[in-house]
Amino acid sequence: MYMDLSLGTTVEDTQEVQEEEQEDDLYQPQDLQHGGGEPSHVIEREHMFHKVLTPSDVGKLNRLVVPKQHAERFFPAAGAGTQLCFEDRGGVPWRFRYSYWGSSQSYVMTKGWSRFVRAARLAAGDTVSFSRAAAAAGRYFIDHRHCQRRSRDINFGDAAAMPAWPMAAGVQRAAAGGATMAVDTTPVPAGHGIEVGPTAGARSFRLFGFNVECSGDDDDAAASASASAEVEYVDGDS
Amino acid sequence: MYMDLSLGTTVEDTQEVQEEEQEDDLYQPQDLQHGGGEPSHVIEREHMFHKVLTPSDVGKLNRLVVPKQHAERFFPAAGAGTQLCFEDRGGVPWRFRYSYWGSSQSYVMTKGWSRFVRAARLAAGDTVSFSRAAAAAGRYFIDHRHCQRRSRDINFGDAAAMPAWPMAAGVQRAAAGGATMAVDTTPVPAGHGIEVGPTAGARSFRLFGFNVECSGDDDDAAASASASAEVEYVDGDS
DNA sequence: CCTACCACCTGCAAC
DNA sequence: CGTTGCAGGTGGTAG
Repeated sequence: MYMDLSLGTTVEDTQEVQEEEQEDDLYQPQDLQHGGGEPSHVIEREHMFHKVLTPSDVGKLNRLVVPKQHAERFFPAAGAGTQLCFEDRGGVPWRFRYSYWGSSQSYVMTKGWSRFVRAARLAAGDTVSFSRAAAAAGRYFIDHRHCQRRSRDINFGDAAAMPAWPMAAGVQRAAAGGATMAVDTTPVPAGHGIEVGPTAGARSFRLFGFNVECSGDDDDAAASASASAEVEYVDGDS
Repeated sequence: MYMDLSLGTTVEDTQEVQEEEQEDDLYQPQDLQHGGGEPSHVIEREHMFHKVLTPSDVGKLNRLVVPKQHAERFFPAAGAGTQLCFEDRGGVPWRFRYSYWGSSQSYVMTKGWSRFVRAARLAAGDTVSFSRAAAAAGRYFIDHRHCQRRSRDINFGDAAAMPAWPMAAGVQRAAAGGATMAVDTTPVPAGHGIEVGPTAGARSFRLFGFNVECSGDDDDAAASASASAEVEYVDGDS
């Protein structure tokens, strides 16, 4: 079972509520830690912000626009082609080039972003959330959630298992102010198969007209125990 | 003589402030003389070339393709994102980024062009002509003429008042050869109304389903003394 | 070839 | 209502 995590909110600093209804559902790693000294599943995290992805964020532009308010608040040291590293729920590090586009006066994640989009099979309407370690400045995490209605997906098993993104309607009042919370990341059963990192080379390929994506970083991994891969039909549309 | 308020330049100037290509801009917004020392309508000009605009030239591509032979003859110093300034018939300066697109092997005016298209309400089939001061190298002028048949336009008076294009058929011979000629720029009568510059901000607005465009830079200004605006119905098509 | 990436550009809606 | 954030583009370049 999963539990919530209050990804909460959004913009405002009104941190009056946090949902502490989370039980400590400790996420079992089956997996190795790539990034820091601690297993990523037990790190106390502070939610920074999240964003519902636009078509452009997941499209051919290969970039994520980071809302300026959040960018300037949480990544103040940017501006000159910084590289930021985010650990996903499996502890896999993802490095994104983070920069400022002066012409449009906006902050973006560019290099590396499209790989994450593909590996996590993100689509418009999905949500990514960014958090950071409460104890270690500069240690960042990224998580994502697929939106409920996705067309033309063939998923093995995860449709039933896919939880609702914990930040639905009522949660919006909560959080952004820096509440510390433990984040559970939809535990992946041990021994589910091979866990591959983002740097393991091409982890997606075509097979009989299907795109086969080896994923070690998202909730579907739990469901793809037989092959540690997820198969999604691609018909040329986005 | 008429007064050119040229309210403008605030928007464009601020947009370009952060660009490194910004050179010192001697041009004073509230001034009468934008480019040089003489009123633009009495400058001796040498016609360079003209072009009948294609749908792409006035569409969302926001660029004007400059025919290569004219580009290489008259703007030989281009290629590296030059900025060229053209004064229109009202003396208003228009700055276009001029560059070479290697992918299509063509010369184009990009940045700034779409603003001119909108302000002059150019459509496919209309003609723009480029000329330069006979005495001062590097001082350029732009003029335009609407074609006869324009659909779905409601113009107040300018259909009858539209003068013949000074460089019609027969002039084309002289043009290519570099003949010098004096071009009258249909001086705007004093007190005709407000003359606005290209950068005066939003000079078009919607009123009762019509797009109303205040124009101070084209022939309609002379004819629209009653309102110094032109109304054109927009039905969602382009 | 193609794809990603980089640094620009613009219209428009929302504030 | 003028400013601006940003969604959605572009050409150029590297590989």
